[in-house]
Amino acid sequence: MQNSFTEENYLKIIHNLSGREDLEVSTNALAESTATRAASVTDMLRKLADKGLIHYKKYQGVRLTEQGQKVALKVIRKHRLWEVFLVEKLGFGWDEVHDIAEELEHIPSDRLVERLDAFLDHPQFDPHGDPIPDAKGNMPVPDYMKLSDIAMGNKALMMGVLEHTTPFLQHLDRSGLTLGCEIEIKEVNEFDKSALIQINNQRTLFISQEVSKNVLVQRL
Amino acid sequence: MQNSFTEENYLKIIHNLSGREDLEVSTNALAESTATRAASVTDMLRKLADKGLIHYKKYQGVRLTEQGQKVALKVIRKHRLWEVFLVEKLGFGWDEVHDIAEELEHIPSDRLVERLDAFLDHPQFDPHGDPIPDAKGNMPVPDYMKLSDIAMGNKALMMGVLEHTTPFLQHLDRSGLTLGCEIEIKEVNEFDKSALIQINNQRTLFISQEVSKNVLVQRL
DNA sequence: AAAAAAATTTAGGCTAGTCTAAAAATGTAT
DNA sequence: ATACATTTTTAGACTAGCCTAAATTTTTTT
Ligand SMILES: [Mn+2]
Ligand SMILES: [Mn+2]
Ligand SMILES: [Mn+2]
Ligand SMILES: [Mn+2]
Repeated sequence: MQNSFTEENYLKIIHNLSGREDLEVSTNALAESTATRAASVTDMLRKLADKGLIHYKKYQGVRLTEQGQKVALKVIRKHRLWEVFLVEKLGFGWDEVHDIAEELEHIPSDRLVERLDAFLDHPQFDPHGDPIPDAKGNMPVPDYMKLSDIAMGNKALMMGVLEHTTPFLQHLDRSGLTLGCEIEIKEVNEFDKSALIQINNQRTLFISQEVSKNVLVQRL
Repeated sequence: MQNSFTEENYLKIIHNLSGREDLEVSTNALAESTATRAASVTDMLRKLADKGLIHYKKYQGVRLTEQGQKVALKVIRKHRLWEVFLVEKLGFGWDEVHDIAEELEHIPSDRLVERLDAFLDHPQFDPHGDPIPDAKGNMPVPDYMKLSDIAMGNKALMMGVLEHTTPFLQHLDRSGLTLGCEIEIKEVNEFDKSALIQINNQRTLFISQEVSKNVLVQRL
């Protein structure tokens, strides 16, 4: 049978919290991410377990089943394809599309997703640098580093972000930090890990660790 | 406050059943169109009336208020714009888009609708020939005739359809009846009102009254 | 190993939207 | 005008998804 809007959101969030290592996800973590209370999460976990979408033993945390993984990846695929559509075709900024995609990701037609994918020329990454699962649910797992983990004197390419909130993305825009830009670490301050960086061999800029911890890069 | 998915569907259906003459809509008619029972409709009508979206007095039928009309037209605008997108940009057939648009019409962002409208070059009509309300809620009311009301010997242009179901639209496709085609009534059979027509001065075709009652035309 | 703290589940309850069955209002036909 | 038929509303109940408060289990500290 069909999964509800709410069930899909739970599966997607379990997937995200579970990470590439497929860690167990706690009831409280889910309550926080879904903006509900732990008691409500427990109810939903029982339901998802009954449907065979998660492995769940009381007090033990949850993990997605094969089938739950498939559903989650499909929702993520739709979310990221719609984000590409909104940015590439409708001209939205990367800071404006998350909430809209949060709704569009639940539109159910498979034909729609596949035609949208073709219309967008089968994009590999969404506007935030996140990889887009293919129709079979395969998703490449690029292993980027956090900008905060790059040592002084090194260069790196900006490949993604860990935060998707509007204020953070707008802050990056104002700083001139966009996907693909080249960043050189000129100085790192010991006491607060703030850094002086140079972008595309041009202007230099101070950034806090708050920022550098949420920017994903590939070392050059 | 925000209107729910369900409330929006009720308002849209009331609008459609109410027609250009703004007739009262009965509880039973709504039950049929929403595929629910009359008792459920009564509950919803009380709620919509409380929100000021409909005029409702017990046992008297309903009509939209100014405000309800606005909401309904916005939903219809979104529905029809998404249908244009699906056909023009994604290559769907006109017989495949109704159900998908039925979901997309409830995505709430105003910015999204206006950007979509611009992306599509501000279309005036949807793939079924229905007019698209503008951002202010103005909708032209073209007064087409039913093909069944055109007399023998006359010619007309096909401008729209009254049925939007997949089987009906596919039947039109197979018959070569598409929006914009020229139709000449060659013969009308007295006993069952079936007709012999000629399309674009080329092939001739027999159609039942079932079909001709659901095709909208403009007399030439 | 017992006590305290934290996490989780259970119990009971709420709203939106639906249902069936019964009651009331309206409309129609003698 | 009265009776019958139809339409609509009310009454009471159900599910999904959420809540608070209390009970239980697990984890951490002493
Ligand atoms: Mn979502
Ligand atoms: Mn994204
Ligand atoms: Mn709808
Ligand atoms: Mn249409």
